[in-house]
Formats: sequence, structure tokens, C-alpha cells
Amino acid sequence: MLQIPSDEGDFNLQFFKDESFERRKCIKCGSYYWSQDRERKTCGDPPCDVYSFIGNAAGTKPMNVNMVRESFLGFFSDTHKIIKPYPIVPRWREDVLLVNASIYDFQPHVTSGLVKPPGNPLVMSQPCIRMDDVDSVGFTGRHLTSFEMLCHDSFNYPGNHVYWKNETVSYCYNFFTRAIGIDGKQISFKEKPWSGGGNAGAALEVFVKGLELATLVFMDLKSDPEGQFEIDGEKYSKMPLEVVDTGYGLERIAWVTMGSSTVYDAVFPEVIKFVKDHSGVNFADSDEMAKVTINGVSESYLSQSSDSDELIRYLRNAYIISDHSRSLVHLLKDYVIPSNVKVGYLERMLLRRIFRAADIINFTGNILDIMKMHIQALSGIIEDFPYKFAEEIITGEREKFQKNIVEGKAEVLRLLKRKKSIGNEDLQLLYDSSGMPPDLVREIANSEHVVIEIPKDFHSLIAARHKIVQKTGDNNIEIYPEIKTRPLYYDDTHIYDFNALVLFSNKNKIIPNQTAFYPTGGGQPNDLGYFVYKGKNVQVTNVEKKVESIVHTLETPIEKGSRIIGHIDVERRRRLMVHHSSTHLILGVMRSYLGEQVWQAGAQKGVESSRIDISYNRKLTEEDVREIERRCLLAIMENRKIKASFMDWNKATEKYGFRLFEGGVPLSSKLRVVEIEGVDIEGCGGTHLSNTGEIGIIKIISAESIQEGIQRIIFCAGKSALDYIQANYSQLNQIRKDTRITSEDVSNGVQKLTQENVDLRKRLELYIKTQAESLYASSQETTIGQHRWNLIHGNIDQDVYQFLIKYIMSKNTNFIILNEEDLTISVICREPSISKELLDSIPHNSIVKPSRFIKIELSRDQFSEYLKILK
RNA sequence: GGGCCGGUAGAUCAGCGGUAGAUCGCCUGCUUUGCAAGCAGGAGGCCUCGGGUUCAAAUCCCGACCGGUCCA
Repeated sequence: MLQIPSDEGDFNLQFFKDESFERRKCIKCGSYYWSQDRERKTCGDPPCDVYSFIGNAAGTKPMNVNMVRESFLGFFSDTHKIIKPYPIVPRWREDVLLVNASIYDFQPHVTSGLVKPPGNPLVMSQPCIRMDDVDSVGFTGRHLTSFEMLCHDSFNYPGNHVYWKNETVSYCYNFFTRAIGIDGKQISFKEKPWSGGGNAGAALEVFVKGLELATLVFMDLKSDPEGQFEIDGEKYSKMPLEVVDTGYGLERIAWVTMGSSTVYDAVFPEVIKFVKDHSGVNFADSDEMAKVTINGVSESYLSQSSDSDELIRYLRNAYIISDHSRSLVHLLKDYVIPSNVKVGYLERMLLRRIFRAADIINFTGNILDIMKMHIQALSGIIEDFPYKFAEEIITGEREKFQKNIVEGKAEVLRLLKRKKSIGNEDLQLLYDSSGMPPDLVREIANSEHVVIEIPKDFHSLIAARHKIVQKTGDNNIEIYPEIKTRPLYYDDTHIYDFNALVLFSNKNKIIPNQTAFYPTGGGQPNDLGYFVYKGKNVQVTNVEKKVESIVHTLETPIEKGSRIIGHIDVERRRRLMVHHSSTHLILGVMRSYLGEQVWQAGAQKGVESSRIDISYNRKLTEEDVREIERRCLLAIMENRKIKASFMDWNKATEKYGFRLFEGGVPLSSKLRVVEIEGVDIEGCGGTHLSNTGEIGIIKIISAESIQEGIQRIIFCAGKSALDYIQANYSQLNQIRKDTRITSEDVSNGVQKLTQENVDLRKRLELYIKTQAESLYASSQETTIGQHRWNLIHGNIDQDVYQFLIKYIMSKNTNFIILNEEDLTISVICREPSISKELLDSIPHNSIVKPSRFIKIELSRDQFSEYLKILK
């Protein structure tokens, strides 16, 4: 078994020889590193080394983030193609919420070898967000939630070698020494294997003065249980594609050239100043943070409850606001809507942390103003920013947060009133169910002169409440031979009848050489229909795509090698096509009407109706719905062209952007692009009409919010729309007949009817009450044995009886009710045993348990007997 | 996607198996009158919906729907 790094040959590079680098072993951690400095004893990685650049910068001059980015891109521009940054929300993949590293831009389509990279070699600066260390931001002096990852990557295919380890290390060294002006002796390259996302390879971490500035990854392994390499317990084998994946921490490079106390002071000093200037408290000097940054965070610093040093605490909150608002710039630029799920939740979390921090330091400024400063500082990568959208989101969330706090406060006060104290369990419940942070609860309690303890392990207690029950997925994968079926529905959507040859047959599933049956995909259900085989019709019950083959499930088997004729259900297909094209049309119309934050968040086409989910931050009103319908009709009447074509992946994304992946991400080298002229363009594998005119009409059936930030629109189009309208019309007519409302205004009539109903119910209730009360008043007193009883006898209606019982129960006296209506005797008594005693004195057929209330049924004779005895 | 909390008068909530309540707001009258207010009276409820248990459910159980919140 080979281990990575396997031997020193991994990095026995010509470059290292030429520049007189030596491979050494760190005296502290034992790992290998390369250095020009003969005096160096350690690898450069903390804790083997400490930060030695604070107050003692490296490089020729202090550089801010824009300068670092420009110098990096400039340094590589002659030899590499410059690629624009990708969105921070990765619309091209569904496995991650945010772009975490520059290589995310090329996974999985490029790294799998399916799609060529947009440049080779390429250079770019990719903004990234990492939420893992969000709790450390502001506390350690070095953690950021968002950063830019600079990279120069190359993709080496068999027969097309670009560059590998030697050139990479040379580029890296020359960039740092020439462009930044760092002394080569201060750079150390530490050997460290890398793995992640199913790939792995040898790697070098680049350190300067104890700070990791870059990682150079040489990815040439893929996950493989049979593989001969092992990293972190996972097995890997060589892959034909060799990828140079570098990652330079832009903010860290700026930091090292400035030597500031914290990374925040290096990256956005003007923002920090602004926050401080608009706050109602004093702050610790940032020099005081330098100690923490260098030495790491001690226990007491990490606990927010420690208010030993208020000034440091305030400074930290200023850092939090400054950092989080910068990440928000990226999220809002990509139109992320706050929500309780997925990336929307991360945005809400950042916003709420900002609001809370702002309250702590009494920040009176505008968050949008902070963001404007960040946008200014990030002018190199942020071109246009949706200010109006951002403002709407921020004020909306601020209101929600405020409401949350007010309501939470009331809840805390109520709890205090009732229980006089707030325990651990209450704290957890308040946080988990109402979002009240424990320190805020403590503040409120303090103002009521109640002292409460926040447990040290509060967050782990919360985590313990969230034990997740893992569901086991169904891993029943059928294996099919690699057969390519030609999809005739792409050649011409009007092919409904065709010849085919059965290439594979197993039980009742076949794969033909070609088909006009559309397989389930892209939210469009499969076609139905039948094959003619040996003079008989064989129904098709399901059609699905398996890689390149299209598998048809049949009612009865058809042999391999048979020649068959297929006929698809034309009516069904037409309706599906109408609905599919309508979906694109509605999406395009909604985007232009509601705004750019509208993204498709799922869709399902059907025969009778279809649905589309979109991201949007408020519920649609009736007027919205009407306007969308109106605009759709307009586009239909204009009879716009609908075109579909296959395009190269990179050309398509470059031309149309990542909007293309709204309906999903196909794993293929080419993208099928469907365009409704002037309305909508998206990647789509479905079958479409040729013109919008064929849709006829679109009627929206409902618009509802399925979760925060996601609106679901259910609609029907074409013939299905007519069906719907007609069904509604006849239902309305039926209502008119049933209610005899003949006037034009049906809703007014129904309203009157409902009011009448309410009035009647009230009168009935009053009637029941008076009946019961008069029965109560008419009761006769008798003495049976040692006890006094009140006797009621009569023909008592069930409703009156029920009310009478409740009435007597509340009076707490002894009663006997003989009801002629259903021949029952009811005994109500303060003492359960007395009731039983009374009933046991006379024969009946029921089993009696002692109770305050007993009701038993009697025969005619028994009833008469009771009546005699009791009266 | 999962966990937790909640849904009662216009608003905020109490009640948690036996006649649906409080505070604020609203209406009428009175007192005072610059305003605020005070006093007396009154209107306003399919207790989210659907099943079940029970003689009896706002209340207990199950399920939907809606809202909130935390976590991934």
C-alpha cells in the first residue's frame, strides 16, 4: 500500500534544485517541508511557528485587497486566461449550498472530464463563503465568513499536457517574490496530501511568517475502493485527468503585507471605522486584539458571557458587523432570499447576528451604507448590485427580528411572572422554539432583578436536542447494458408514430434503437401509448432514461430483435407540451414582472395542470396573479417563436449565464437550450411547442407560499385551461341553484346566508340555555335514604340535556334526571359512592362504577319503577 | 429535509375535560373637559380544520393545514 506523500520523489522538482531548496523534517511535528533558509527548523505551520508578521509586515509595500487581486491577475495574464468570478451560490450543482473554494466552479462537469474548462490554464479570483467558523469571527482575529480565493489552474488530459508540479511551484514562488516582494527565504512549502469531494492528490501548503498563504493541490486521484493509494482511510486510484488546483488566500496576502492586528483591520479598515463612529460605546484599541490573534483565543475570550472586558467585547461585535455585512454583499448580489431552509437560512443567520451585534454596541448607522463601502472595496469583482432588493430584504428581516425580540421579551416576562425564575430547560426552549439568544434572556431577567445562569455547554445542549434520525436510502439500482437510443422527439416533436428495433429485452422492459416516447425528465412526465407487436397492441406503462438508453416498461414482454411500430398518446403529449412551454413562459413573465430574484425552485408538469415553484420574498397577491395572466396572454397573442438547440457548455453559460440551470443540471458535454423569443432562455431537455400561440390560454389556479421565500404557482394551459374554466363555471351555476341566489353578486348573497346561519345558531343556543335553566328551576326535592336529591323528569332534548348536565355540574348539588326521550336515568352527585349506592338499590342491566356522573339506559318497565320509587 | 413551539374576541394572551375569560382597542352614556384620562354599560368567538376517546373536548389522542424558530 502506497501512502501519500509516497516518497520525496513527489516533490523532487527541478525548480527546487535550481533555487537551492532543501527538503527538511519539521522538528516539532515531523512533517516534511521545502525551504531555502538553512537556519529554518520548523515547517512554518502554526503551532510549529507563530504569527510573526503582525507589526512586522512582509513584502515591499502594504497592499489592499484590490491591489493584491490586480497584481495576481496581472502576474498570470500573459500565460493564463482570466476567468470572471462565478456566482457565490453554485447554480450549476445541487450538492452544496455555497461556493467554498475556487475548484467548486469546475465540479463536477470539468473535473469529471465531461466538459472542457473555460480556459486552460486559467486564472481567477473566486469569492467564497465558509460558515463553519462563523462563531469564531471577531473572536480570533483571523476568521472571516467570506474571502476571495485566487487560483491558477491547469487541466492536463492525456495527449494535452499543460503544466504540472514544477511549473506550479515556480509560478507560486515567483508571484510571491516578484509581485508581492516577499523574501524567498521566508517562504516554506509544507508537504501535505489533500483529499475532498471524491478526489485527492499530493499538495503543498505555502507559509510565510507563520501564515498559510496558499495551497497547491495536484489532483490526480479519484475515489476507488479497489485503489492502491490511501489517504485518511479512503482508497484512491489514478485518473487520466491531472488537475492543478491552487488556492491563494487573497485577504491573507493583503494582511501579511500590512501586518495589522487582525485580518479585519487589513481587509476593511474603513468599514470598521464607520461602524465605530456610528456606535454609542467605546472600543478597545485594535492593538489589544493583536495578542489574541497571535496567541490564539483562550477559553474566557470565546465565551460571550464573559464581560470581564467590555471594550474588547464591543470591538468584537464591530468586527462581526463588518465581516458579516461583507458576506451579505455576495449573497444579496445573487438574490438570496432569507428563509428557514438552505442558503436562505444562512443569510438570515448572518443578518440576525448583525442585528444582535448592532444592538449590543448601539449602532445607529445603516447596514446598507456599510454594504456600500464593501461594494466599493470589492469593485474589482462586483459589477452591479441590486440595491433596492437588498434594502427590501434588510428592512424586512430587521422588522421580523424586532418583532421576534418584542414577542420573546413578552414571553420571558410572562415566564418570570408565572415561575419566578428561568431554568435551563426554559432557556433551551426559548432559544430553540422562539429564537431568543440566552444572553438576551439574561439581560431581560436582570432588568427584573432575577439572576439566571447560562450553562457553559449551552450550544452542545441545543445540539443534543437535535439528534437526527438517519433514514436509509433505497439502493436498488437496476443494471442495463450500454445501448444508445436515438431520441426522435428531439428531431421533431411532431413525430408520434415510428418504427423501432428492440435491442434489449428483460422481463417486460425493452430498450429500442430509437423512440418518440419522451422519458420522464426535467419535471415532464413520460409519454404513454403502445407498440404494435405480432399484430397486437402492447401498452407502454413507463418510460425512463438510463444514461444513453431509453427504457420502456410494457404490459407484456416483447422479444429482443423484434421490429415494432410505436404510437404515442398524442392528446397526452400535446397537453404536456403545452404545459411545459407554458412553464417557461410563466417563469419568464414573472421574472420580468416581479424582478431578478425570481428563480425556478422546482416544477412538475402534468396533463390537467402543472406547477412551478419560484423564489420570491412575499406572497403573490390577486393583482399579481391577474397581471401575470394578462402578460402571458399578451405573449401568446404575439405568437412568439420557441426554439431549441444544442450548445457547447462553456459557450452557453458564457452567453446566457447560470440562469440556464434553473430547471436542473444535466451531466452532459452539451446543453440543450430552449428559448422563447424575448421572454425566457433556459437549459431544458423537454418537448416544446414551436410557437407560444399554440398555448392558447394560461389560467393560474392558485398561488401559495410553500415555505418562506418560495411561492408555488399552479396553473393550467390550453385545453386543460378550458376544462378548468368550464368546470368552475358550472360549479358556480350549481351554487346559484342550490342557494337560490339569483342576483349578480353571488358572494354578497353567500355572505348574507352565513350571517343568517350565525344568528340562528346564537338564537338556538339561547333557547337551549333557557330550556335547561327552567328545567333546573322546576326540579323537585326528595329524600332517599339519608341523602337529599333534586329530581328532574321530562322529555328532554339531547342538546338541552347536555347543557343541563354542565349547568348542574357547576352548581355542585345532587341531582337525578329521568329522561323520557331516551329512557335514561342520570345521577349527578358530589360523592361518587352515593350515586352507586342509589343505583344499586333498584334492578337494571348496566354495570355501574362509582363516579360523580352516571348515566344508564333502562327498559320501559324499569323506568316506570324508578319513577314510582323516586317520586 | 429534520426537530421543537404555537394557532382562543380587531390586537396581545390566559384557560388545558364540566355554563368561553382578561388587558388594550371599538361603540353608547356619564363625569371632567385644553389634552390625557376616570366611571357605568355594551357589541364583538364555527376556541384553524378533519377524525377518535368521553355522558361531555377549546382542553386528551391521531392526522391535515397555517405560522414561528432552531439545526443540516
